[in-house]
Amino acid sequence: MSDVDSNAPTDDARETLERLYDDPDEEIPELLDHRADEDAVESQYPVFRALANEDRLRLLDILRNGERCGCELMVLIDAPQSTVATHLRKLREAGLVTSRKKGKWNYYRIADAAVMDVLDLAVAVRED
Amino acid sequence: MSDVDSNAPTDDARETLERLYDDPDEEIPELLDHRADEDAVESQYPVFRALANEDRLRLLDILRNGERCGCELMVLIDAPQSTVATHLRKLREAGLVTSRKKGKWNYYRIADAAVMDVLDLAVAVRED
DNA sequence: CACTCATATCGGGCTAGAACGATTCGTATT
DNA sequence: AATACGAATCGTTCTAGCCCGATATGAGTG
Repeated sequence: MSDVDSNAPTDDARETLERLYDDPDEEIPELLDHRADEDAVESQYPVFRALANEDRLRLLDILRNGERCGCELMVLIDAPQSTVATHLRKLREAGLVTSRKKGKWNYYRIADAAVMDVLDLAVAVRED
Repeated sequence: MSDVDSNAPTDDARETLERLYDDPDEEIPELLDHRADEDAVESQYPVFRALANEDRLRLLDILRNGERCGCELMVLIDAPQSTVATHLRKLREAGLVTSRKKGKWNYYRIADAAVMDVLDLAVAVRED
């Protein structure tokens, strides 16, 4: 299968577009130039996947006030140690938090101010 | 069970905090004042849950260029009609897109500029 | 160097979400 | 009113993610 074929709409979808457009032969190729930017999707997806969990949102909200160690976070969100550790790993892998080891304690903090901006904007979206 | 009891750390968690803090009797109640803001979590969660899907991120990226009808989106992300319709419903329920009916076509657009800001900031987070 | 303890990882049972064909719904169009 | 058609919903199958007890790891301490 060539690139051109793999980009072409299926036959029935094409018929629908031909009914929609005045000049299908010009407008369909023009439409196909406006597909999603895969690079953007690829960088957004891991972030939003990490944010799509209530406990992890709680952890980030707590860390806005400054760094906390794992045992404090465990108490603050009232979850078992293994659960908290897994959430923190996912947040770290997504680049949302960083950690710092001090003795046997591990302190977590928000990685970047952009993280707080994302959280605030999500609230703003709901306030339309 | 009283509110005070339900807020208290379990015994073993409390012992951990007592080893961590110099003055546990003062610092543990202080810690408990810094739990997550449930209202914030409740408004963020539906947004991020809707954003945690590659096809829905593609749809939003496409809609940045302006409104599109369902049949165009179906072609642009190369997915069956029922799949696209379900994604669009979830985006609408999360307040990320709005729709406008014209004849038998349904046109979708991004609900608010804040949505685009969220998408851009997610990219920024990854660029640390 | 054995022991403790905070944290990380593993294992597997469970549930929510994705995918998509089939059907239904609402609006032209004739 | 019968038909066509774009879109929404339903029903089922499949996958990915969550949860958490059990175990491993690794740094401090006696």
